[in-house]
Amino acid sequence: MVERNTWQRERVREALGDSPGFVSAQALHAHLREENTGIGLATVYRALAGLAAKGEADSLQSPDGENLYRACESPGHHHHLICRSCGLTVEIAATDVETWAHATASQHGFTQAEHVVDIFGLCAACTAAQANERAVD
Amino acid sequence: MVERNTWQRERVREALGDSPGFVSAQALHAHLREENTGIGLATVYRALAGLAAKGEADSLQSPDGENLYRACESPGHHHHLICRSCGLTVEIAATDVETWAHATASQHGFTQAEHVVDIFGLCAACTAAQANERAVD
DNA sequence: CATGATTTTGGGAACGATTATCAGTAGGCG
DNA sequence: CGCCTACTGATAATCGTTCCCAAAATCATG
Repeated sequence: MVERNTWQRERVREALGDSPGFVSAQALHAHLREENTGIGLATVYRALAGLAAKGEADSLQSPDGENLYRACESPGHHHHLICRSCGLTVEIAATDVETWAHATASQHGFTQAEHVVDIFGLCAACTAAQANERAVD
Repeated sequence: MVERNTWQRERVREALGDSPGFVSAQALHAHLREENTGIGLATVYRALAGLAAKGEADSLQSPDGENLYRACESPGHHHHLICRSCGLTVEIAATDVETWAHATASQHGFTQAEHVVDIFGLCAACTAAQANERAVD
């Protein structure tokens, strides 16, 4: 049961690294298909799940229920600031929040706390873009 | 286009209020079916979406992709501490986190920030239960 | 390099949650 | 009471994700 190296997994890792922000498994699959690879959707899902499990990728749920993945730059635990419009992602350290989360959890007798702390917003560029749209209306 | 009052919506609101923690739309539907009501699944979804839109209910995504709903007790914005095992939910005010979230967002030029801050863990009871299971293994 | 044991792959079927459709039903107002 | 129209509910459709399994590919070994 040794893990084998396949070009498919490499490509997924690669494609993930090329993306500036979070990408959906579907989008990644579509992208890899365009290249030339006849990579299968199931394989992409498996690869992503694997990467996420090994901590080489971050995953989160978008507000509309998709799983998004991103190559994890900072090792260890961190959070994200994500642009709702263009997907731009900023990794943010949140030591205070960590502390707060654990403290709050244990105050209420909770153990094994995992917290979900992500901020969705509009990045500067998209804010400007939206302002223009509004002006046109 | 005036909103009408139907017993279905009442029942949904009621059932939601009876639940101690977050419930999935499916679970709520199943529950209402057991009562006697021939209420439809679509109706439950619609009612929940409506309640959530009017701020009478909170909604969040469980880690496995379901939408969970809960009657909103504290008015205004707040966060949750949710037991992964039994669904027990504690509403927590998180003023500091609010401030932090907005500050962080604007530091990076983001606007219209919405943050997702929820803590999933095991409540005291479930922690104990799990400890027992472990002992049995 | 050939062989074999085993893991991976990939296409499509299966699945579960949610949304759309649409004819029929039933609030609410005159 | 009766009409107008929003609402309901059964079912189909959608969408993301996982499962299944025969075929292909990987890697260690001879």
